[in-house]
Amino acid sequence: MRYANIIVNISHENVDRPFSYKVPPELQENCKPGTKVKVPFGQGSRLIEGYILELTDHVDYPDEKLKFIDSVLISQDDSESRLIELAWFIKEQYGSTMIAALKTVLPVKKTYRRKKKQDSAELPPVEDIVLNDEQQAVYDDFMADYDAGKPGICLIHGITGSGKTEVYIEMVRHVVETGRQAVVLIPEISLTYQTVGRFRKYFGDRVAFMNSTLAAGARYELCEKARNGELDVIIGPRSALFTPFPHIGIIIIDEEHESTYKSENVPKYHARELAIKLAEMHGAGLVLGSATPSVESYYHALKGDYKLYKLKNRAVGGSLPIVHTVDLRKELREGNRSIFSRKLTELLKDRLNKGEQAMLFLNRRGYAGFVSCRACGHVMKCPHCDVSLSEHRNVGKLVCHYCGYETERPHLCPECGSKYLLGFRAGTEQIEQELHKLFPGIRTLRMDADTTGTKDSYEKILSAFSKGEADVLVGTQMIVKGHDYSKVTLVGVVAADLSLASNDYRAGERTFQLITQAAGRAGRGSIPGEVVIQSYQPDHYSIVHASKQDYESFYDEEMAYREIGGYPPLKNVMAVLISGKNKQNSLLLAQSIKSRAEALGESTLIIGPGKAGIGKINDNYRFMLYMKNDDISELIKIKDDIENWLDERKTDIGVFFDFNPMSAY
DNA sequence: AGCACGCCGACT
DNA sequence: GTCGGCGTGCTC
Repeated sequence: MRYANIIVNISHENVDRPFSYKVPPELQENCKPGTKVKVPFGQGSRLIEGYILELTDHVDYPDEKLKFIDSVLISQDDSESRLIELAWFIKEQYGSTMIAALKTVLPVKKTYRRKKKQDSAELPPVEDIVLNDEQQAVYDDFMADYDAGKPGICLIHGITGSGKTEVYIEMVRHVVETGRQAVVLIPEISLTYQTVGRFRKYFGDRVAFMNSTLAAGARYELCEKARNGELDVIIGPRSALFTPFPHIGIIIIDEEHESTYKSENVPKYHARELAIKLAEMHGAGLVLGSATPSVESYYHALKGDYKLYKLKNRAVGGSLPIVHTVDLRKELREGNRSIFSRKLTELLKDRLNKGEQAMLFLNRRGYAGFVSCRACGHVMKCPHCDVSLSEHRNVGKLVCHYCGYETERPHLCPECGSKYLLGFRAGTEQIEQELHKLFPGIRTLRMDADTTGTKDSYEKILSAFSKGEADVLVGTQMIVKGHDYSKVTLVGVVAADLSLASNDYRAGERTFQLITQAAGRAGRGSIPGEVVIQSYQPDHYSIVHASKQDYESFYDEEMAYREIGGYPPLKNVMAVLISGKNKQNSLLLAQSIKSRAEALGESTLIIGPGKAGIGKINDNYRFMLYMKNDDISELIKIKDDIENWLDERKTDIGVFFDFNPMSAY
């Protein structure tokens, strides 16, 4: 008799373990690891869904109590057993239940097969890619390891326009020639069709693009093709990692620093971490690429865990932009109270006269109503956490969303005594209005969350701009990605410190990335570009180093900060969100959780409870705890203990966990 | 999570 | 006397 160990589709700790079932002889053919089945469960033997983890010949359980598998829902091939191993890793690394991990990893339900639409990807013999010396050196070194049968992990730190995509394509081409498959991850933004198009040119219908909007049926079809060897390359967002390829040879993560690689839903896995595991399982190489690598990846590269390659020159020609940093405090002192500095105004005027284009960029992300001095640039910060305090206007207080520290909002700057201690307020709309006031007749386009509501509005705005239908594009961080605009010769970062003052530890890193990427938009054509960075803290290391495009110096200072604060990659952080209708009870529960965690060991540093950045959502009050430890398994242990304890108490207050969060709560 | 078994209050 | 409350415990 064959037996199957099955995880049932019930997301609860008590049943998050394998249950053994007998495999009926007639279903034996179809039962493999990863197979979705229906099994009788519980006293009433009600039929529920589950996944087969493994098959065995023997079980340690009284035979008469064993039930038979009822039916097979989706039968799988052997490649799924590797995905099950990946699911175990997710369960352990992110503390999720096995069933939740399986659901993220295994393909969706089967639907009706649509008529095969022949892909019109003809191959118009394409010209060979000629790598320059820098690119070739990267390729040679990495592929030598691959050919020697010991593929490794590398980080390609290549400036904007250094031609990382060409290197990827050549690497993938080689891997495909050896009969293995490639997974190419791109951040989840629609702007990446360019990359897809380029891969299409070389791999024709042997490459598929996975999209988050892809219907379940189409997604299943892709999985089938991958399994059957009809595909060599998959390009897609983080979930493309779960394509059931028989033998992956290389995984590429482009723009590896992007926060979209971390899942917002449970299990909150990071694609980079899963890719490392998956590459190890397949004996595949892993390539991380970015112009502004994440601090985590660079740390591992310097430690020698990854090989570090640098691409320092623009492959496509065009020179690096000239960067001007403007001190907005000085502007104010000299009587300019507009949101545009004199330098930016002057350059905008110049571009309008010449008929060239400009982009104005407002990095609002992570913005949390901070208070800063317009005269000296001083930002009101928490004395305990070194993050900026958020202004709560209605009560006239400044609050730390990490530890709960509160203080009266001062009226004068504690540093210089100026009365210009103000909460920062600026929107893309105001910038647009200001432009029209300053330059009557100017043609502007605006791109932010408001104007990109509909599906293709994103592409529409960008293509309108690239066709020259506007002089200036005003937008939030979404404008800094992708497209090359040869006519853009001026980029203005309106308030560089905006993202700096967000209340989480990644603020410095994010600011550096955004400014560097924005600056990279200028002057990619034949005309050299200029960049104006406006800031109230032009001496902040993120801004100083971004303006010089100096990643290494930024990294050194950022790591010093991470070391003092005890943040990743040096320590692991577990964010605990406690959210409930009753404010007092929620806070009390947060405090109990803290004392429980404290009792579990002294190696964990616990901060909070403090009010969350967004203190109330849907009438639910939100409090945060942050727990830090060198060892992530200690944090998972605390999480498991708290979950069991909460289960006994049957509270209706929600408690949510996030490891090494990418943004503030 | 669901569902059954189990031991105490107010009902035809 | 019994119908039903939901506390406790198990599910291959």
